[in-house]
Amino acid sequence: MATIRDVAKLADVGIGTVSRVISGKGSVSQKTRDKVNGAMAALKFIPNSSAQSLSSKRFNTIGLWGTKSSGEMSRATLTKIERELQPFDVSLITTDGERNSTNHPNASRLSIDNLVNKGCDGLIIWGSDMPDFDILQLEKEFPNIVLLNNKVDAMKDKSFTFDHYKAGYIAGEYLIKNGHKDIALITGWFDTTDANERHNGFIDALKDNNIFIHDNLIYRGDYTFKKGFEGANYLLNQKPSFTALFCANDQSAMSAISALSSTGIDLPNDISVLGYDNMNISSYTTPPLTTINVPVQNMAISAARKLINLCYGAALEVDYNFEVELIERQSILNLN
Amino acid sequence: MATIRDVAKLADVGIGTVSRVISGKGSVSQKTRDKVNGAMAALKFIPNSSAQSLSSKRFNTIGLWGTKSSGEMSRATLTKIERELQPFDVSLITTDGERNSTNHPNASRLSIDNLVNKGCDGLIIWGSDMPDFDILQLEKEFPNIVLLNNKVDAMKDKSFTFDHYKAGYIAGEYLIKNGHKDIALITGWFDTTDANERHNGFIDALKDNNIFIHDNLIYRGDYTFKKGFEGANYLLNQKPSFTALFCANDQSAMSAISALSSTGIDLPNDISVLGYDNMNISSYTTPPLTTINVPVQNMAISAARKLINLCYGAALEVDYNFEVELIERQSILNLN
DNA sequence: TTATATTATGGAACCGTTTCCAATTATAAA
DNA sequence: TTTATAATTGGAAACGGTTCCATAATATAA
Repeated sequence: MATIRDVAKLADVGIGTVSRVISGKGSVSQKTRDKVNGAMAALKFIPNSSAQSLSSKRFNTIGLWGTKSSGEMSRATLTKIERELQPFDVSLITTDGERNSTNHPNASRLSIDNLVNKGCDGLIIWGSDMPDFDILQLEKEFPNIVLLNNKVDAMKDKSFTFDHYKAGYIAGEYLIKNGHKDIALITGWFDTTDANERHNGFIDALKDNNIFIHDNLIYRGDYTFKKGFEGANYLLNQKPSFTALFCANDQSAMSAISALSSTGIDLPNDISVLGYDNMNISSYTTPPLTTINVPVQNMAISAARKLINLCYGAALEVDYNFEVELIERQSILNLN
Repeated sequence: MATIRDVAKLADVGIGTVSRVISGKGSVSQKTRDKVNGAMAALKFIPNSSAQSLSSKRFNTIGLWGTKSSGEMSRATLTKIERELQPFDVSLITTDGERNSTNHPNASRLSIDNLVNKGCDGLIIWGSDMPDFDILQLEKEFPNIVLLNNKVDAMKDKSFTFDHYKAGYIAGEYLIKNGHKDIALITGWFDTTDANERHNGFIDALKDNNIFIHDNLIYRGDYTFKKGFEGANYLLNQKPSFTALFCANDQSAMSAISALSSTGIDLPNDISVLGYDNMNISSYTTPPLTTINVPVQNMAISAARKLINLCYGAALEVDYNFEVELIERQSILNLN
């Protein structure tokens, strides 16, 4: 491997000069620049990234922290983020972070420290699996962080999320607009603010229209296919029957549809199903799923840009307003 | 940030000693070791990873190269790989690599070089988007590479794949066993050996039973939902009708199902659909999809292990035999 | 007790960059 | 031409580890 000194010697210049042409900072005359570039090409010189990081304290790497339960951490979204980083020659390290638990009250912070110590210039924290307090604490020590699909009030300019309450409300309203009064629910976990807000929004929309969900018709799921399937079967056996089912995400909606169909129920004529997420796949269920489109990818892009601004002093445009939208397909029957 | 010299001073030892307790190599008396550990804790010392890499030439990072079209590069599989690396304190850098094209005849090699120069100890090359020649060339310069879902004969011990021909054959056989004679096809791209082998296996299975697919009943897809949907509609309008449809992956199978159902066709009674991949979601289509389970995740695990062995001289157990399996669900009608 | 092998230790040299400062050269202004 | 200013250049020092060698301390054998 050729080093900067080899290049300097061959080009008959000083190492400082070589460094200057590599980085493009500082002034170098065109003649010298050409000589150096020639030498670099001849030697197939590639700067040693560890040495660069060591002396510049810049890693050209950013970390992404999230846990399995930020399950939408889909490949597609990661790719969006990578695309934003690429022009800056920055790469992405992902981790499968851990959440705090009674056994490991510090797990999330530790798994983050691990990532940071590995050497990254900034951090995207995906989801709300890290307590606000820990986030704030972390930010003090390591300010280059950005929150994706989470919000901390004291960090408004670093939070990229949308109005989960409103999203829930829109969902509720839509069912009512379509004349549904007997409504069932397959929820996700309630361990994040987001999940609670979405739930509250939905319930409030019904409440505002004097509709209340019967306790029997609320099934506690966990966003998985499995629970969606089980949930649908469970709800079918409950006392008050229902005409519409709202699922906390598209995955549970899809498997609920599958469960309902397989018992001979005709969708959407017998039961309407409303999803939440708008996964790629959701246009292709039977019937195609009406759902709430959640702007994760756009949020991811802006979060990445903000982080680039923070870490590398760029001035990329960043968006903070992400609108949720109801995508009408064919899984909801209009009862009116 | 505390350095190794700060620790040495506080513990009143030499820097060599500190380095020895960090790495665990070389001998250090218990008493000294305790002193040093105490000092490290007191100073919250964390070794600087760039400095470590610079002087040891070890990066503790491995790269994953794949292009979009290795589309199954799902988050779940990445997580499996990360899990294998974690115990070795190695992290994963992913790239969205580029394939060669007429405009950029060297694109794949360049995007790999980029990754390698970034500093990684080894490389997983996912999919068959890189020409064999380039792979062999690369291996000469950078031997720590491993192929996932691809095979190069001269690199048997570094190739982790399964018998795509056999997989195709099993699929064909299964349809025949169930009495299907009029068969339609939604293919994927034919730009990889794998895809061709799968296709050939399928066709050969039919041929061996004197069944031939009518040209009109072969639709060229691209593995996407979109093409699956369009393909199904296209095939429906073709002359010879068919009782079974084989799709090159589950995504196209799912959207084909959606297209067929929406025209009032009763699945599987009117038409049977066979998928390929066994995605998580495939149990939850309507009807649940019969498909071929492809052992990507196991392959990924073994590939990661092999790479760890190569890079870090470990001796993890590695598997090379990955069996394909037909998962019977309810999307195929037995005509016998 | 002495000779010998073994374990423990300190620290200089090195890894390959960036950064800074002093020195040189070119350019513009007077 | 002289002086002031700006552009260019070389290279020492620093970044924070690992490695290796010489030396010291300790253990073992004779």
